[in-house]
Amino acid sequence: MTTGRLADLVAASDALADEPGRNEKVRIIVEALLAAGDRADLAARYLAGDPPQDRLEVGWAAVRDADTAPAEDASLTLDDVDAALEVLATAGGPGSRGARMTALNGLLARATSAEQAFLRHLVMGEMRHGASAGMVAKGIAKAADVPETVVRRALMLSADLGEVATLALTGGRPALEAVGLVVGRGVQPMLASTTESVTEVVEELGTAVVEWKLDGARIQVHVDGEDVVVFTRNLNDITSRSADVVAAARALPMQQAILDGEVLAMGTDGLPWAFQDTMSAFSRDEGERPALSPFFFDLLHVDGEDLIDQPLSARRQRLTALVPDHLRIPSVIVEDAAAGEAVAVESLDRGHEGVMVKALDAPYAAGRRGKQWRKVKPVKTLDLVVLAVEWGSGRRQGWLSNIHLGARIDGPDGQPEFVMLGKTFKGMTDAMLEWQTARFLELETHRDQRAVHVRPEQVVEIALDGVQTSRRYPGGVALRFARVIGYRDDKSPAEVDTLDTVRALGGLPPR
DNA sequence: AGGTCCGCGTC
DNA sequence: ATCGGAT
DNA sequence: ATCCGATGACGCGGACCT
Repeated sequence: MTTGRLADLVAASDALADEPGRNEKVRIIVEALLAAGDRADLAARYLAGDPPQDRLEVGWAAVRDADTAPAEDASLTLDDVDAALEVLATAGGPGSRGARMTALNGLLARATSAEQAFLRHLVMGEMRHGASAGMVAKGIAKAADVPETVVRRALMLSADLGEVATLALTGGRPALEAVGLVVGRGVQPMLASTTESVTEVVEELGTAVVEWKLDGARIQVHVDGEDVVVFTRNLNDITSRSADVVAAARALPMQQAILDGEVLAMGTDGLPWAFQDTMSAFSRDEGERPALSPFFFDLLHVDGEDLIDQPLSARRQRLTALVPDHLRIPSVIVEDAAAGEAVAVESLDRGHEGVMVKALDAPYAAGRRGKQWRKVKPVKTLDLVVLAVEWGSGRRQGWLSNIHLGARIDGPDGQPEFVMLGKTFKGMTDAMLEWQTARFLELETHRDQRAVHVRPEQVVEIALDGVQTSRRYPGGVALRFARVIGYRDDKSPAEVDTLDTVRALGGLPPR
């Protein structure tokens, strides 16, 4: 077996970028995997923009500052790249920034200019060649001549694209089918799609589980006797920062389990902390860290028995039998919309984010964002004014894209002034991008490196999930998940929402 | 000792 | 995280 | 139905700068 050459993978990446068709992209990936020799695992992970090293600690600034003349000839192998990334990942302590720059420059010096471009994307973790883990999974299936469903299943359970690539190409279908649920190894968590109303989903499903949606961090907890491992949604191992969760899990009355849940900080008043405060506690090292409370809502395995293929109704029963009420997220089986809406009202009254609505008969579809689970959160709207706009990149190149949003403060002379609350690029169709590019160039006052600044005249209606306190923005608040609903040509800037209105949305006093 | 920038990870 | 576009 | 890319806000720890 030979080790793959970087140049071949780079050629595949360039071909992917040029090729819009998904079938053809998969074909390119198949060739790249087969050309990678015994490092198909690296080829798969690199194409997906996800090298195996934990944290490279190299980002946009390091890539910007790296400046090395390219090599004339291609010589790098995938193993060479892997070794260099290992150096990046293991550098630490004083002087590590310099060591990392040296290693990065050293790698780039051995790369041709095409390879340099590829490596810059790779270390940033974003290939942007129009194919990622999903396409690579299809490619693995095709390269190994195995049904895609078999690859998907192995991928859900092992969550390691490189391992699955190797298994598929060396062991074929039997090797993939041998991948099972293992207590202690992360499983891709099941995801939810978004819906506007509980009623709509309950009417569609007939019978549904409606469950409070808590605003914390997703956790997957693996229990094996005294051994407990805690993973986040992205399967990062946070066991060492999860003493509270570990303690709660150890006290459960079984030997082995895989639990799905959410962790957050709860106040003594029974209300959940603001998300950013939960995250502060969650991210802090041991010491004066506030307590975090786990709440579970699903059970994937218990004492040797896999439950992921069983319907939610069965998993829910097993969970209820195992986990005491105070460690479970409240949920109700409803048969009609009104009962579902009542659960949502109660959840919001208790300070939570909204509800999840789930199909009772659905198995645990690891890694999928299906219609079996929907999240429902209330949407707020504001009328704001555009203060500046940033040029887009990628498919938005040439368009003014990311808009800076302002709320109104009435100045001492009665003239409105505006304070920035955040930015958004979401919710814009291509037609809107086209329109706003022309519109904001008309309103331009000046520009800097980042943005085109405009006269504050264009009103925009914004949807958001809520507000959060901000140290960055001058009004002391920022918008959470802001997206454009549409431009309001019927409103003048003097009519946009005031800073105090926005602050009140977050329960903050006027200022 | 304190402040800033960066990278990363949560949503 | 959310959203729109493309396949 | 899926997949992808464009980019949002926050907070933390660590390296580096003053």
